[in-house]
Amino acid sequence: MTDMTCLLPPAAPHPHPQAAATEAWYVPPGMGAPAQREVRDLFELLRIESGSLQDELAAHVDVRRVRKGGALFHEGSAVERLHFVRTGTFKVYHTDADGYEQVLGFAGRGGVLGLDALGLETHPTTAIALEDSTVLHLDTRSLRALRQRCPVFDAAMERLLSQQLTQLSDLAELMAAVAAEVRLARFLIQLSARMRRQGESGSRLLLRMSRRDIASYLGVAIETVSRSFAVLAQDGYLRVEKRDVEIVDAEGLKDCARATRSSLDRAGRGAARRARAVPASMPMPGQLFS
Amino acid sequence: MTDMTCLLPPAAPHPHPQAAATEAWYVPPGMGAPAQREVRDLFELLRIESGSLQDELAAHVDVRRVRKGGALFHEGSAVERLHFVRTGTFKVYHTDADGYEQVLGFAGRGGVLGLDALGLETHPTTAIALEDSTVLHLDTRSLRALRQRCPVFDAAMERLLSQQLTQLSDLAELMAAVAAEVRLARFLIQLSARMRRQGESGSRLLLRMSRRDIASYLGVAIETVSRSFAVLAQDGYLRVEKRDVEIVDAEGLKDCARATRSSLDRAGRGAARRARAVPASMPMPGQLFS
DNA sequence: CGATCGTTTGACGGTGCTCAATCACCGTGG
DNA sequence: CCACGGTGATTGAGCACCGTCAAACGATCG
Repeated sequence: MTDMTCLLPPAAPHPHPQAAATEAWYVPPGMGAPAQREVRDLFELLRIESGSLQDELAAHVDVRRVRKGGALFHEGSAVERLHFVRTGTFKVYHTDADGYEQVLGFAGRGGVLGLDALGLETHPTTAIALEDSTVLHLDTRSLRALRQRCPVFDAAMERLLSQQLTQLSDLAELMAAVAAEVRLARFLIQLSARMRRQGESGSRLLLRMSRRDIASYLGVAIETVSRSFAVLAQDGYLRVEKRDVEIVDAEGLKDCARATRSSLDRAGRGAARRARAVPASMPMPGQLFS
Repeated sequence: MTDMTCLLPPAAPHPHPQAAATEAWYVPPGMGAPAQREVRDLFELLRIESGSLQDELAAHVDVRRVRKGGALFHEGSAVERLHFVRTGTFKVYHTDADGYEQVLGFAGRGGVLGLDALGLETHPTTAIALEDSTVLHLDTRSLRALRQRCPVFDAAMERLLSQQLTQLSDLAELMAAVAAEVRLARFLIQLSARMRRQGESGSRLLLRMSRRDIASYLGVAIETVSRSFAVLAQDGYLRVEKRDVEIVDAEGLKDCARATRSSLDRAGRGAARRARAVPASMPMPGQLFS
């Protein structure tokens, strides 16, 4: 119930564009100790300047590929490793008593999966690949050993931990918004911010998750997500075409995201926000004033 | 934005029942190295069997008292220590751009405050005492040193971390519920569960937080909280008198908490749930049919 | 080309937010 | 002892928003 790190990997080339089937994991043949390249990647993900522990890590880190629809781990399964997303995207969700699937976050390149299970024996969440992905993993014993031995690695883990915490509270903040469009706006801003953190522009979002996943994440109905996209597009904040979203007016979107229960009444900003193109039939729905 | 550990301290005797003023912190005179008692307390909180590092900890841990309404730390302030709640209750909240106060959790005895800030330089949240409280704190350098030197302490920290993560996802799960009564039911169950974890019965809840705080935590309007309490009481699940809440029918409450978007329509459980003791006067307000 | 899935759009009804008034409970000061 | 605000909690009335049901559309895959 925790992992939600990055987001859509910018526009990473799919390793297996032809494979769309949704079977379980797929471990490529002849995979064991990772190449130099992967380890260097990990350093970049952890924002550690490639230092002395290069070989140290290489001995412990393993690479795994997961096909679209495959699981990294299931809720209830034993905790054995920590996963770092190298390419691809995952959704993390929790299934509650009556089978409802609550999405708790999305993880893209640089994201960590399994942190929430560290103190536990079994995973409290399930992680599913939204596209063909590759992860680096580290078994928990090695993790402990590395943290013990290498302070800079330990510090990186600490950063990751507080990132996780921050992102979960982002979710709380998101759910706190009353209006559905506001929730969606905040979601898109989160995504954009994480893309920029990964060095991308952040204005062009290629959503890897379905509307259903977004709806679960936002805590609204799937149709409401669709309608909210339409509204934000009509307002001129976005250009939406299925899962290809472009943020046209980032400032406006931020204004929209700022709207809260109390701000709706306080100022007339809500009215300004609502200034959208109307079907030319209604008796002026209020976009003139303000 | 993270801390939300325990909850209401069972019914702990107030250290300063006469002091109701809400000024800032209050450091009692002549407080420095804590007494044996406090350190033993900390061990209990961390669920570490009192071992060899007793003296070790005593050298680093400090005690502080906070008056009702006082702050342990403010959003934006520098991160210097980790706080363990020994007595009392805190609310942790994040203030967003337009000043709206989003409560992210409550911490009671055994709770940890400041974990979310570990990897950061400044606190992302504010922690306010809901009653006169005492905390044990540990500066971050000592924390690191202790973790490095003492594996059992490190393991305890890991447990705490994943607890934090779990509790934040509890919040997400809570917000995911559509119906306000369901949110409230889940909230009360969380509270009850944490009380039982502290060795209390869990059926009698003395809420330390205001309706406003609950409303913010649940992401609903304050009036809705009030109405939801009334509904749950009418249903025979609770006995409510202001902040004194007794869970009468724990099983029924759990049933209510299980209700989700999809379960309302799927089965007729919703109808069963709604079978409440009605005042024998009303013509049956629409909840008879599912 | 038909089937399934994901997405969009429309219509309708209910839940909860807003605005208000009222009440209970304080601590204060007359 | 009792008015006096102040705060917190409750309750009522009205209305907008969103969840549900339904249908149509497009895309992908067999």
